[in-house]
Amino acid sequence: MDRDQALTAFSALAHPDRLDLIKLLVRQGPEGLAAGQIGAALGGMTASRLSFHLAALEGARLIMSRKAARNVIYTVKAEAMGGLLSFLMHDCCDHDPRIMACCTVQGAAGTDRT
Amino acid sequence: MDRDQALTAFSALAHPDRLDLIKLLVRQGPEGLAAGQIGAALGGMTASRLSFHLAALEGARLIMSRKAARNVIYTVKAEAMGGLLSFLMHDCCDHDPRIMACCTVQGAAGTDRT
DNA sequence: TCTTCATTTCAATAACTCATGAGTAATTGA
DNA sequence: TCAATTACTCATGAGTTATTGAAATGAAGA
Repeated sequence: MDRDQALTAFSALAHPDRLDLIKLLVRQGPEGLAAGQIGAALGGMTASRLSFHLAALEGARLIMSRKAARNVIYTVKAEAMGGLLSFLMHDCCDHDPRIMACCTVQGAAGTDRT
Repeated sequence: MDRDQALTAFSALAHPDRLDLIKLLVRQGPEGLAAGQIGAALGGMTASRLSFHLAALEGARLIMSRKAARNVIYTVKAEAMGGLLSFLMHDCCDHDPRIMACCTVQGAAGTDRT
């Protein structure tokens, strides 16, 4: 993930609806979810608004879509989300141990309280 | 870090100048850097523009400032950056292994090619 | 006190983002 | 082919963010 992509991704994530979209789609995994179901899951936002935000996320390459019959199924791009995390940790935060300490991922100990 | 704070942080990072600012300040560590030096390091952007972007980052609580003589010293808040990473990994990406695989931090191997 | 330097605030303008509603396109089943 | 369903695109207007130069603030030293 390069700088411009990361900027677009940050911009895409900086909206409550889109953050909810990502969270929802991450939980759906590779199966994904149809636009209509997404709209229903998010409390019935208008179709155009949903479409607008999905387009923003797809433009940022954080999600992708495929057609299935008359539905459009959206899935999160795991490697893009991972790439963004990677950019933030390596490119941006320069592996700074003071920063990395806050987000111990691996088998590590107990500071994992969010 | 809660959702609103994360949203503000994403928004703050979604600008090239501010991303450069964060990168610069991370590399400075706890010592920080005076506003004037920051401006010089970033190729002489106008003072008001710099001040605007620093204020955005400070408003997002990603950096903080202290006065020293006639200078204002800015430092990155390591726990805020860590909190953002943590939010992204845990809250937002739900520890999804497909995502976490992309950002192996520790001694790990080579998929780190963006 | 007066001057100088570092930084912020202000006002004006330009550019962008978001929500909404209307309209379009593709698919399905009768 | 027709009507219904699903989802997308477009145009508009309101609101927000970004940029600039000039003016204001506040500390330090002569």
